[in-house]
Amino acid sequence: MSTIQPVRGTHDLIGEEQRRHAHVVGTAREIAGFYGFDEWSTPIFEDTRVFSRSLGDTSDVVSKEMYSFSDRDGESLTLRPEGTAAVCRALVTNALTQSLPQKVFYAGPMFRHERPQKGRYRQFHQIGAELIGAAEPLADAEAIALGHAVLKALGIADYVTLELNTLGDTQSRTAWRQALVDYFSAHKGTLSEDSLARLEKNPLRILDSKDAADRALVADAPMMAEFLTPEARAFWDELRQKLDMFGIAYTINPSIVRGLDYYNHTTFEFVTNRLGSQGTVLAGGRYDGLVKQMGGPDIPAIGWAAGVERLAMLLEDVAPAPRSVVIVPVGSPDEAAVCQILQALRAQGIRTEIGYKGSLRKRMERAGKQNASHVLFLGEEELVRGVFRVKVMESGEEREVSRDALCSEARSIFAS
RNA sequence: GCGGACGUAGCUCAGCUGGUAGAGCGCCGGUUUGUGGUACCGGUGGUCGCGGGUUCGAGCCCCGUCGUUCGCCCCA
Repeated sequence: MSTIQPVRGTHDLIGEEQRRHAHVVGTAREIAGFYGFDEWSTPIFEDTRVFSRSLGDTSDVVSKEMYSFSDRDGESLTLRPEGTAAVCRALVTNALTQSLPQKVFYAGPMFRHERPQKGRYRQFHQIGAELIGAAEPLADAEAIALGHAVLKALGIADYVTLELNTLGDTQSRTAWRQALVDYFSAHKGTLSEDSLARLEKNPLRILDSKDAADRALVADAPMMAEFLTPEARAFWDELRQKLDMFGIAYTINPSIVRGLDYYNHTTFEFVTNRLGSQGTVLAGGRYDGLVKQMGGPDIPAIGWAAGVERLAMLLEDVAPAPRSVVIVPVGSPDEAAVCQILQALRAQGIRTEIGYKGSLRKRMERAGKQNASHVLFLGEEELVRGVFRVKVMESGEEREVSRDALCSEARSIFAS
């Protein structure tokens, strides 16, 4: 019988990989707390409309890349492809539109039916932050500062750069978009095939093209800055001031446009060159139109998300596997005494294990293999005297410790 | 969804112009149940990703398929 393989694009997190993930999520959670963000957990599947509405039904993302299925009642459900839409849904459902702003942190699995690549899986994990209900540039700066702080705490801020752009308000954006369409339409002959399609579907994305000829064209394309309304310009200026005040460095990259129409004003990406073509590590923007688009009131918001897999790959120092104190009986010590000491150590917060079988030699071998910090010998003879031998595995050094000491001050005994 | 590369033991790999699988490491056991890492001895290990085809004969050649990987598309 053949073994069953994991579903394409899914993988198991075990050992060091699990520790890397846990470290990313734990760190982000802690830093988000410093910024006053509370964690929300929303379901990993939703009514399909939560996502189709936020993304727009025409987007081929919806038809091609979502994990959608009918449940037994014929209702269309979707494994969440991202966090923002679900958070907006939860905001409305829980009537939190009445108590703004809401500062939300989330972490968990997401699902997209894509061709897997490095750091890009079908079930993957994201952390994210949403600051909902604040229209001021200070909010954008705070959200970005949080993202930066997370990367810094993970020790990867040094080789990640913040790229920043503005899409302006609706009016600015509409005018710019039209100018881009006009410009690129006049150069249809030199546009790549992909970009010709983008010209119809999403002209802004031509700015992101990797095609050499496209990039040459893009260099002379109309710039957003020329189309900013006075209000949008003021917002953009203030955002950069605030980032300066927060001490966060950035470079302006006019080609960061994000994919979807509900974005406005701020867009940003933290980018690294260490992950091949999948260089974006944490990205977000302002999405003032989204909550309304999902059937809620007109509420401004800004947020970002980051892929845990990619962050985990970038970590340089990984937490070592935890080490145990291993109890090794010698001879045939009283079993009740053995169990009692096991529990006494665990009750004091010491990671304590006991092997289940084997000769003394075998048990020592296993203790070594599992990288035990100490071995606690429970010798038949010593037990009678109320005494145990503790061996420090690294040095091999041994000493005698009384049962009373073990039961009351185990932490200091095993501190070294 | 599209294109390139790759799939031999748990891992890293070898396997000649086609003649029906090998090493190292690991794993398990042993060197008297009072001491691990070293050493020695022994053992477990593979439908060569899967299915078809060519052939007297396929790990090797051909086709398909699944998976991995690099890139494209997309990126919420």
